[in-house]
Amino acid sequence: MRLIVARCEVRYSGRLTAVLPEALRLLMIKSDGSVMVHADTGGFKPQNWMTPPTVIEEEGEPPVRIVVRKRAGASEDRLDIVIAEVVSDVVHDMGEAAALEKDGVERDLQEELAAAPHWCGEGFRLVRREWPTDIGPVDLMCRDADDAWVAVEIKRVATIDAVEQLTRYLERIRLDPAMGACRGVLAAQAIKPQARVLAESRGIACVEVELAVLRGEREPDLTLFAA
Amino acid sequence: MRLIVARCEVRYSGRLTAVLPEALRLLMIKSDGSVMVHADTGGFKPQNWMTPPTVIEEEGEPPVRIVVRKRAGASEDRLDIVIAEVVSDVVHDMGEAAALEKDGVERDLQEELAAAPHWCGEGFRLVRREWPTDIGPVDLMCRDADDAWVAVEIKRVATIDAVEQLTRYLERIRLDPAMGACRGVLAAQAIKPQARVLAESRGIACVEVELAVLRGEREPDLTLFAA
DNA sequence: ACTTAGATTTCGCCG
DNA sequence: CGGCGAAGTCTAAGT
Repeated sequence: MRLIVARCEVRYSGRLTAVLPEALRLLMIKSDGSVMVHADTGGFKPQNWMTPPTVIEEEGEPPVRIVVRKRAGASEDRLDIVIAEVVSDVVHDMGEAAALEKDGVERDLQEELAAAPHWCGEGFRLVRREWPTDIGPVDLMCRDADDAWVAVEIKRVATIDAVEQLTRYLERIRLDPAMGACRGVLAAQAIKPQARVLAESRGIACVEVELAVLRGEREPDLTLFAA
Repeated sequence: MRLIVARCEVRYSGRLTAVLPEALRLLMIKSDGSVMVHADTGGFKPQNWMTPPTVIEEEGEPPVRIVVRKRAGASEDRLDIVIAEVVSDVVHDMGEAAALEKDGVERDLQEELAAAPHWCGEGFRLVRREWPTDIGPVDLMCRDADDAWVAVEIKRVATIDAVEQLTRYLERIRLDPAMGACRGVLAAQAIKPQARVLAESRGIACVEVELAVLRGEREPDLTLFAA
């Protein structure tokens, strides 16, 4: 990884055009070809960047200009860095860093709900995870206490888009006469108010679940008030 | 901006939990409180991070542990960095860097189409930008050559979601008896094939536009074949 | 190669 | 401060 602190001006052209006036910034060049231009503020996001694969050209010693190119379909993405002053320019060999291990993403929520579908509705039994339709798989297909079909869509945060998605699935599923009465349930750690309104207006039930509760790490909030 | 190159292990807990095993990485600490953990690969995205506002605690000299905290609603986001070896630790004062000036985003497309709505359909005249409905504003509301209402949704890249969004708007708009026959037009720099199919199956017209053409920087491709 | 859906999405605007 | 829509979204997975 190469870290250059320099006074520079940056121009991007590609999907849009953008200009950064001359200022002191960090240029981060990773060994995979990524190039990022960071200011000292602005949080997480670089002011400008290019994702791999890239071709990097450099002029001067110390560098006075760095051009990063990328083939993107018919046109070209191009990052043009003009350097007025180099304050620091160092290279660190970092080797391979192990990947991030995450826990708590949607997939984990789906696993827990598949193992205990009663959290989605009383008496629910799992028929199949990733039930296929011709426009994509439904997260869970269950039968309820009356043996009726229920399609469950799982999100970490459910927005109006999740309701649209489940609605599309239900349209397809109900084309099968045997499943013409299939219900829908939206299960999520958090459900946005407008998503809830739209869902209920379409007869789709909403259930908020907590991963920690599903895992039995603690009792439902209900117990906080039980004493 | 502080740049630390160090062998370290990182644990995040908050919206989810995540672990990074010990390896050589770059720790970037911005003066606005942002903290990012970058590996030498993986492109644009840090392996782990925390956005401002944060509280940063540090132990040891050189540092052996850095804890970054954030209040996020009821619970706490926490980034725990345990440092085994510091290879480099430097601070650069970068002052204020000017913001990025972008051109070519959806907003720009909307401005051009508002100024020349005939690109959306023959004889179109603009009635209002950001026409309000109870579920959000429609990009453009126009009248066509026959004085009929037309709602225009503008995207840079139109996917199936754009069709759903315009469909929701049309549902609401048509509740008004005076606009019961309001048509829909999807205008975008690029329209995905599946979005086009869904749109046309719902009677929504599709128009692909080019920003450069709208600005008159060059003639439509048509002229390429006119000679 | 293209499309779809997730993300600790982040970011910005507007109420 | 919360909700919603855009993003050069990026990225991984499936087809």
